[in-house]
Amino acid sequence: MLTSVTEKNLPSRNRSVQSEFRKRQLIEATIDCIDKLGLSQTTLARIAEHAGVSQGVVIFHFQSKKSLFEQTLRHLSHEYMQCWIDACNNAAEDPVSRLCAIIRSTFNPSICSPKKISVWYAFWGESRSRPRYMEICGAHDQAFSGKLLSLCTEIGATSRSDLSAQTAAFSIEGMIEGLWQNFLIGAAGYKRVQALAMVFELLEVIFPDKSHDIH
Amino acid sequence: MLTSVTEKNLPSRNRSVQSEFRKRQLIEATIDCIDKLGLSQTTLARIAEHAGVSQGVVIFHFQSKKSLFEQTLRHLSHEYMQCWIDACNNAAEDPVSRLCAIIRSTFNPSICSPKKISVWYAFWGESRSRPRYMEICGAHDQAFSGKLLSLCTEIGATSRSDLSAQTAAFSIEGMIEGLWQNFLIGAAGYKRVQALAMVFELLEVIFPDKSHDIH
DNA sequence: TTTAGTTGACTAAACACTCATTAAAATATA
DNA sequence: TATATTTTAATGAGTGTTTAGTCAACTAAA
Repeated sequence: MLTSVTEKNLPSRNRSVQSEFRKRQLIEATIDCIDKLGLSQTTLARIAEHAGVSQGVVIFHFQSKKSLFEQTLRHLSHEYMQCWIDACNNAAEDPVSRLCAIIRSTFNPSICSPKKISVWYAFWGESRSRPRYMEICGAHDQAFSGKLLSLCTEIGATSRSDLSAQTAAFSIEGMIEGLWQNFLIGAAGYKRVQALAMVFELLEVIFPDKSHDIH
Repeated sequence: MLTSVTEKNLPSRNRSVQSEFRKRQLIEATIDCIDKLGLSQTTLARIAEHAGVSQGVVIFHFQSKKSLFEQTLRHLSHEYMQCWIDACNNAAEDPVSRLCAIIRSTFNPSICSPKKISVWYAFWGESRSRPRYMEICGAHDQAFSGKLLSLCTEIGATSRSDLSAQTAAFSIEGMIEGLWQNFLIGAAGYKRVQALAMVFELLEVIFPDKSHDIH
């Protein structure tokens, strides 16, 4: 009886694979719970229930609620970072293509969904009281800002842009964040395409002589 | 003994003034607690302790924790709205002056402090699970976006801007939000001036022939 | 046989909210 | 004006519930 449940839920009889799978499953349940209930109503019992396992498993794999939350944030942060780094590496080598690829990646459904954004905001809202949260996403944030700035600097060097590279980078990053926030309110899926189009429209104004390269 | 405490804390012996003062004091204590402890660690006991009153007073004035939190968010929302509406009304009548005044107001220390931003994020992070939160700041948000859009439309009509009014408005709003988020990480006060300068720099690129009016 | 993983009942602490009680301001009465 | 009564504000100990984390017992992989 219990065996059948285990066989249904777990993809493998291999111990380390099993363990990784459970951890991931619990992190995803945590994300779902924070989205649906908010950080303050997210309890270990509810996470366990949502994942379809007993309460004890959560503590067994993560030792404490604090640690589970930190690893959940780390997961989100890593997922986001991986997404834009991959996009950048897969793009053509010129800075305009890379910048466009990165921007496009930030509107990828796996990153930019109301659920994920809601969880990001929840963690940001507690980051002042939990410096660890700040540390975890601070590193990612710096890497992202730094990449945008270096690309804008590169593009600016061969462009007649009226904007400093710093301001250009901040404008782009800011607009992405602003559009993200809108996803928290508005729902519809087609909005992602609209949002992307608006960032590209801004990009054409920032780097007017590169407008034919923006795609 | 108790009399002296009462006389120290309350500004008036008038009942309705007294009551309003307490409510405001408790809302401010709530903001401080959410900032310092996060939403999930903010309890009625801690709010009361921070305000220097007993736990019972909080329930007496607000009936429930839920209601206290909603009124706290309403207070923040109202304060923000009042700030940009006043700025707009006090500015010269032309749309460029008004847009600049509104932008400047969003970097007002009373609005744009790490404490306030931290609390905003905390509420946004729970807004999906509490539709009431969404309602409370949704109305404000729409008013703000709407005002930016109408000003950008007005300016665009007499300007050779390459950007649609919608995208211009989103760019400005997005950049403000992005810079706000940076205040959560970075601390220094001088950054507010820098941030403002960057938005104005963007504004000059969006409306190039209005650049001499931007101040 | 040992070890990793899982269970669910259990515990101590923390929680939102109640309530009997007191103090003082507002109002009614003499 | 002086005094009695009602209403509003505040207290803090108490209540039932919820919570994170423990633990002894059990299952299955190594």
